[in-house]
Amino acid sequence: MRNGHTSIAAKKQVAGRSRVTISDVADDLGVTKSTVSRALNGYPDIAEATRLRISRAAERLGYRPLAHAQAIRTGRVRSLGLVLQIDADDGARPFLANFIAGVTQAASEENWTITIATAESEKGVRETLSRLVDEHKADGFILPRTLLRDRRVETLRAQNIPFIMFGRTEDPTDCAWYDIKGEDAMRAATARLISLGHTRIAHVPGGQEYTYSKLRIEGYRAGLDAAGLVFDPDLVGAPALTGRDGDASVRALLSLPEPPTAFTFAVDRAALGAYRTARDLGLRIGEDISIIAYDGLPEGAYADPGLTTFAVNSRQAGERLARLLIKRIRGTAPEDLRELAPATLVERGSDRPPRLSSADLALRLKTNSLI
Amino acid sequence: MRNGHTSIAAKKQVAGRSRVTISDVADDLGVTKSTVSRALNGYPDIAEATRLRISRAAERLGYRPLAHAQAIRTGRVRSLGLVLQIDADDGARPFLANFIAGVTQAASEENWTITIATAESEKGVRETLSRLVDEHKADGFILPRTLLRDRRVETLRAQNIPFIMFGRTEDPTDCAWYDIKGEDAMRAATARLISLGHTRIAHVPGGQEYTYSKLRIEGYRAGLDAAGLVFDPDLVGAPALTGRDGDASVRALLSLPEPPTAFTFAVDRAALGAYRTARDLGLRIGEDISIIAYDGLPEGAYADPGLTTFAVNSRQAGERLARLLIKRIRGTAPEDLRELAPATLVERGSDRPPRLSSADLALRLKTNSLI
DNA sequence: AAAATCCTCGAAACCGGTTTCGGCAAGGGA
DNA sequence: TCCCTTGCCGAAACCGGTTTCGAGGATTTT
Repeated sequence: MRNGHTSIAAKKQVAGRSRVTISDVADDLGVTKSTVSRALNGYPDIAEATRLRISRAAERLGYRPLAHAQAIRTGRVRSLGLVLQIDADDGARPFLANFIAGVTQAASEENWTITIATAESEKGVRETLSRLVDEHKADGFILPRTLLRDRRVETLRAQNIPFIMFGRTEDPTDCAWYDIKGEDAMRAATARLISLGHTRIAHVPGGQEYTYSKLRIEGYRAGLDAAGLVFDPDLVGAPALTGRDGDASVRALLSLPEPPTAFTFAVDRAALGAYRTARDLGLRIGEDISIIAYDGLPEGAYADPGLTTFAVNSRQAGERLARLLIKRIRGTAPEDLRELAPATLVERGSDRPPRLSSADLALRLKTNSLI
Repeated sequence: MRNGHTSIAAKKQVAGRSRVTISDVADDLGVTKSTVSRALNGYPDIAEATRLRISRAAERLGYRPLAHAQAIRTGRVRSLGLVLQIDADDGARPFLANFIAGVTQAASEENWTITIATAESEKGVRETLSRLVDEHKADGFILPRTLLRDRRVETLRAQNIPFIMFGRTEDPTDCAWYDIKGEDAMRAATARLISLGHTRIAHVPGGQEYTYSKLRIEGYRAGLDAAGLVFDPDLVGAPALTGRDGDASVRALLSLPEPPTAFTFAVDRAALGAYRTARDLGLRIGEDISIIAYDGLPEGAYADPGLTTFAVNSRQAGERLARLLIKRIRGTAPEDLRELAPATLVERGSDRPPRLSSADLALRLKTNSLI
């Protein structure tokens, strides 16, 4: 009997024709599909014996519920949304692969998937986000690169759509987040340079609109404070996210009357720009000037000398973000979904004790420029 | 009258309560939802005037059909699948962001989305692929990094699931693809080194199981043939995908009795390993030995001297792949969906005329090793 | 022993769409 | 004028699930 029924389902599958549906499972056992559905979804009004028979049959027949068929009734598509902003100069994101790997790993353990979209501008991101929301392509969203005042957050919050931020924001109301303690990293970087003997230490911040940028400046400042050094606003350079801007920012800082002998950078890419500055000005990194940055880009290992930096574990970040978001979607309050993780120091060769004092460095620069 | 109806729909929306459905549109106009559906989907049995009224009303009410609700009847979820293999040593894929940007751009122009998953092994990729197929999370798949004999292809082909390869494969039956002409690039690289005056030119291939690897070796060989140089199997090094392996492969080649003065690499990462070799052996790249690679990684620009390489436009690749796959899903025959694009040379400093002959280089290496 | 309660499951409605089928009215041909 | 098309749309079934409701039998309570 059971075999007779089974062969029908089997035939369906072999024919490549339509899939095994919930009705096939129901027919195979002689129950109704409503019973199968409730059994598989853990409703309490199904006898344990029945539940067992059903789940075994489902397994045997290879039944897989169709997420989008479930979604039409439940409103859940079991998918996490991720909208990336990819500008021309920022296309290279080496961590992205790891980040995505983390997200998808966590997601697929719960049998969720992730829906990705991209846009080129901030406005484009919001529009894309709206489209995904309208078409309900995802049950919730991961928001990377959060701004101090983030309009994505405002939109989603207003529509009551679950989301989690990778980063923090100014107004944390109803926000869940995961973030790396960039402020701690910058404090540690500054402390480290001080312990190496530097006293004129600059900071090249990231984009002002980003929350992390503000936090990292605060960390830098905290590092100075802890050592009793006074914070000099002149030593906070122009914001830089790219090599080109980093180069410019460093040049400006070096042309101060009392130039810094060490630099902290909010982002690696800006720090890599300093290598060009150094080459052009005849300085040697790790000797004439020291630098410590943040991100952990692989490029940093290829620079000469290698870039000392605080690396973030993007894979772990993706994983945690996915898990937190799923919890959020399932109803946990956002206040209970906030996590911070540390960045880890990768020591390479770009930070060493100063060979020149600030004054000597200034002199040296003047001399070099005359050649 | 119309306003009366409209306000009901509007109220639904304002309340944040359920969305605007096809029935709302139908009610607003006093027609049935079947008419609305057919009007919006271009069925021929709807009067032009009616179609216009309906599409205007849909627009006005902000109606967006739910892709997953449509899917349950049509079997199309309007999503492209992408399963990435992310191994530990290969996590850094700088092109990934651009690639994804290309895919999503093309996809969203047609109002499709992309569903991404990752796995860590070849087997894991196939399992993940199966899961996505079983749950019908995507209507078709993009297969990156194709192998000469690719089991993903065999599976999908057998189940008659639309797919497109990024790369080619041994048995092209029923396969659509987009690929970069790596063979042409390697031929050009070899020809370029020959025209600079090199005569002992090595090639460090990629993973043997990959199709591109075989093609690039062929290109290298074609470059030699074109100049009348004989192909020496000893000058094809050990396969290398990472810096470490590239380093080892180059060392072995340099220890030949007649070492090569120039190297072509199937992949940039292996070529970057040669910088370490050179440093260790006291050689100067671009002077004592020349190298040309392939991929266009941004790291290459930070190496000293910069790595000359053939760059692939990953964004364009993603875009084309998405468009071709959508066509495939809509029914175009795979034979009509095959495209090749060229890689473009990025000239930096790693390839120059030889300063030493092969014999002199051998001598020099022996001397250096004695120090 | 009768009544109330509990456990378990079937029946049917429902989710938001698509698609088939048939009917009605207008138009064309004989 | 009558019949046959044709054009256009409504009615209803359908897709693959979930969820509500209620009925029947078994158990427990009184």
